[in-house]
Amino acid sequence: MATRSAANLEKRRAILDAAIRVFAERGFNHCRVSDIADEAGVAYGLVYHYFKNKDAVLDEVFLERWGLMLEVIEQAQADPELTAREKLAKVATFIVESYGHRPDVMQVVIVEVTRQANTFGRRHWATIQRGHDGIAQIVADAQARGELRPDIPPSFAGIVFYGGIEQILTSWIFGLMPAEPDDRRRAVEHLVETLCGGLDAR
Amino acid sequence: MATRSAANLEKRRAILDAAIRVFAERGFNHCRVSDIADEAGVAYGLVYHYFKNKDAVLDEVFLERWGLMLEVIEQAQADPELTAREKLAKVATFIVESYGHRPDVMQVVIVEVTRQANTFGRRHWATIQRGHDGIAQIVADAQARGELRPDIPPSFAGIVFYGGIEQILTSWIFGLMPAEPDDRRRAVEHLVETLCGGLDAR
DNA sequence: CCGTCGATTGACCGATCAGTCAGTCGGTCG
DNA sequence: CGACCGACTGACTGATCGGTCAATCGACGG
Repeated sequence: MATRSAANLEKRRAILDAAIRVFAERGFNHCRVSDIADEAGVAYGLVYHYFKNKDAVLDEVFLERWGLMLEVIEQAQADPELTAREKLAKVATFIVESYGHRPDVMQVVIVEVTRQANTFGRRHWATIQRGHDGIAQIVADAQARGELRPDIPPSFAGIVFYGGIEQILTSWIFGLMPAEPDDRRRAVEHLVETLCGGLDAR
Repeated sequence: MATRSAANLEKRRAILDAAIRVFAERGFNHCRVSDIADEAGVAYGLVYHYFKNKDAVLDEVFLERWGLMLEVIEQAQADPELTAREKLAKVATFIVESYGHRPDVMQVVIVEVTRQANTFGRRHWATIQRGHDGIAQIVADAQARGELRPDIPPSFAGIVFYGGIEQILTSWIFGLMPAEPDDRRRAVEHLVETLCGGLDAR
């Protein structure tokens, strides 16, 4: 029975991983459930044995990854040892390294879910919002400590920070910028430096 | 004949405007061509008289708006009278006011085209890129003049700037932030101030 | 008036695809 | 060994929807 359920989980995982690859390559709307089954080397019907429907597969891909991001954001936010810059760098690094490790997952999360104001985006509205709130809280805390200037609304700063990261990932997804390890490290540095230090010459 | 062709253009426009409303409300992938025809008060087949296919309708909605944006960006970039802050504010104001005036158009442009790394996004890759390049050029010029610090790559700064705007619009589209005229003006101010001045306390 | 031609109509066709389901297989337990 | 049960299969169905096209309308010129 333990073997059975372990084998089950492996099959489920195989289907999920196949779905990520297929969604990333052809887009959720332009792939067929049979593509997922073929990619996983599994019969068509088995997808429906493990998942309610096609939407549920995408939901799970998204929630799995976004959940990890939320943990990192909320953990960084609560850490009293870190400066705002360090907290923001930590969050940005996690997202950017998620891309380095699994670009397909991040592409699906961003392109197929986060950015769809209709359909999927709307369904996960609250979960996405939690991430933005966490980042805004990092800014708000730092403002209260006098570390960051108080005249920019934290929610606004959070939106720009997150928007910046998303656009960086999008450039990588499009293949418009290189995304080698060094590029990724520099992207985090530049993002934090731009937002905190500002572009103005000294 | 003049009347005829004017009437033609009006019908075409009516279909295009109907399509914008329908795309914004239900999303390109989840609406039917018959929805567009119904919304325009026109027979199904007439859509195909004026447009090659469903994709072509979306293409035109996108290109029409993005073309205006490109003009503003490239004009601002070339204006020797303006500071970098003024140029960025000009671009941001145009985009933000485009949203104020026609939120549905901007929603379609961003959600249905710009953010689709697959399918549509790929087709308009070069056009989208021209916008990013223009913004990057504004930064590069200012760096050459010593107005902005030289150690952040211009293309990178442009990406963060554009990503910030897009995320602001997305928040408005989701209804997560108010988008009244005052909010819009402040959004531009805060964005430029954040990017140029930086968040660090003085 | 009538012929021409583009605008307009909407029924229809064909392709696609999500989801179903009747059945097979193979391991486990009594 | 046989009954049971859940994993697994994939052909099939029903619905959706993009795109076609033959027919009609109506303005205009001759």
